[in-house]
Amino acid sequence: MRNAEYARLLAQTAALIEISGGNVYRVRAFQKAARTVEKLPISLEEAMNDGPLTRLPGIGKSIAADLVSIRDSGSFELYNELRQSLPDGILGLMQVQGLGPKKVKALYTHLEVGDLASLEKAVEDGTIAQLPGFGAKTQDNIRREIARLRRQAGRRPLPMAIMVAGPIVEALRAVEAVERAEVGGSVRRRRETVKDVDFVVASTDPEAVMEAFVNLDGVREVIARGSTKTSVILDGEFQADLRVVAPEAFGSALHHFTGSKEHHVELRKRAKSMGLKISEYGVFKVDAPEGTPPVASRTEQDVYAALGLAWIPPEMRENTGEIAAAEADALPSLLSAADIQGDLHMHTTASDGSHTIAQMAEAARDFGHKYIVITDHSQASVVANGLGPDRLRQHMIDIDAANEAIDGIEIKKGIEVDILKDGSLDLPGDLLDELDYVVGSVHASMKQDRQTMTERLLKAISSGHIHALGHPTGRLLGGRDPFEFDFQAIIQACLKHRVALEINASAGRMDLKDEHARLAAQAGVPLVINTDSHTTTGFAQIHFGVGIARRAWLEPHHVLNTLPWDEMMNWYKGA
DNA sequence: GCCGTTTTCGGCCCGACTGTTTTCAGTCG
Repeated sequence: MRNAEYARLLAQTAALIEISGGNVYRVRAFQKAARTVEKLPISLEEAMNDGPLTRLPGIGKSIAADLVSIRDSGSFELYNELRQSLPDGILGLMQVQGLGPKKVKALYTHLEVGDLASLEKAVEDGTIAQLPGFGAKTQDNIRREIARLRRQAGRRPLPMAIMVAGPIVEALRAVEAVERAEVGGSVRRRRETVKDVDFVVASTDPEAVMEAFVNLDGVREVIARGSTKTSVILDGEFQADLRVVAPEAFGSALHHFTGSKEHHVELRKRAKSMGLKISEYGVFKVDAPEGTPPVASRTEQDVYAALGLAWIPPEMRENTGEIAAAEADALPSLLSAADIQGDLHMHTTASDGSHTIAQMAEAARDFGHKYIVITDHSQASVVANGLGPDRLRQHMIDIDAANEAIDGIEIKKGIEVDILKDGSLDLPGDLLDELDYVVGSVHASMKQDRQTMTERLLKAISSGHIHALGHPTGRLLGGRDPFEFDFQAIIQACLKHRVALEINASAGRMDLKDEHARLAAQAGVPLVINTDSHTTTGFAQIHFGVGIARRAWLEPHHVLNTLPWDEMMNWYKGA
């Protein structure tokens, strides 16, 4: 069973306990355990074999036993009891914005509303407005939210959110009353999926900012409007929250609205032990009289310094050890996009790209790259017009010619060779060895079982003919699930055979995930960050890959293509 | 339910907004 399945059961248990009115801290415990399991980079079942699960944060004796029970029977006692006492569809009600556990419970006990369909019927009948604690407005809001849920639900890929957020933050900066405006939230942390977009603004005239905000292009509907906080729905169904604070509180506000929740919970515990408390308005002494100015608030650096910590980059704020690292002054010097010297994975009109070798090379050079590798598809990718040996030979000549003709960038010969069903490569080894750089990728038969897929990848990695494993898990963001394999075994093989793992930065993939990249780097396997560009505009997507790398705590030395070409090749030679 | 160089018991982050209330509960992030 996948980790996501275990996590789902724990998270559902949390929601069911909440609805049945159980202890809120018990709820939180299940939520935290669910997060831990979800973020675990290796399979939970492997972790069980390696030792007691209680070593994982937020998992104690009781939940560890529940997880074993899930493995053995697919479920556990508490979960079964809760499911029997409540209708199946009740968890769906919690998806409706504005409905929490208390309201869901009331709907169920008084109106026998147990799923979205019956909720909708109750709304149309007008019976909801009669319930104590409910009214006409609540009923209207529920009707609107059901409709919105139907149109669009859940988290969506980061690149979509960035496209929506960028123009809005620019528009805010152009507003007269705005001194500073930044995007916060999970967009700033570069989480791979995003539910809503947060904007933080410094201004001495909040009312003017709110007025400008609700009238911006792209703002479709106002959900809530106050003097410091306004929530709207943007085109594309993203919810956006705007917070406006005084300029002297901008740092603490930006920090607050960047999150993550888990990072803040840890920081606040720490603050408490120091006699301090943290809010969006600053870090305050607990025993100071009302109205005393904060100890820190102007910048994020000030906020962290007040807690005895170095400034922590947003991408690391997930409570995965960054606070201890900041305390010990042992934070990594994270990679940035400027460190990337070349792109090792891209396509041209020879296979399924839109531009020629020369066009891609010039665009890459203008983007700032020192070298690129042209890696078109191999013959097995028929729909992508993949290259067989004869066409590849001609392609090699064309690449050399382009390299001669174009100044300011080195153009290297490569291929993205298919790793076939049985783990063999789609082109002869001696031909591959004539190339400068070979990316090996899985493009078909992705539904193989874990064991078969693992053996398939191991065979390719140990072939001696590939330099990097391309888009290692095959997932498409919001589309195709990653395929399953033994990641630890792959790491060990990459280490042994000197194969790098790719962080594929293209907006639709973002593959590897940050947890995996971090694990690989810790084991000593180098990463490469590539865009897999199919057009001249693709190179800018490197930023998405760099975001993943930063979330994985990677420094420049973890990433091969931060090196000049010759130095990079030295690693492959074992030098 | 989890956790612990102040603790194995007693804590567990903090504040804004809405809607339904006549001072606050519920929800959200």
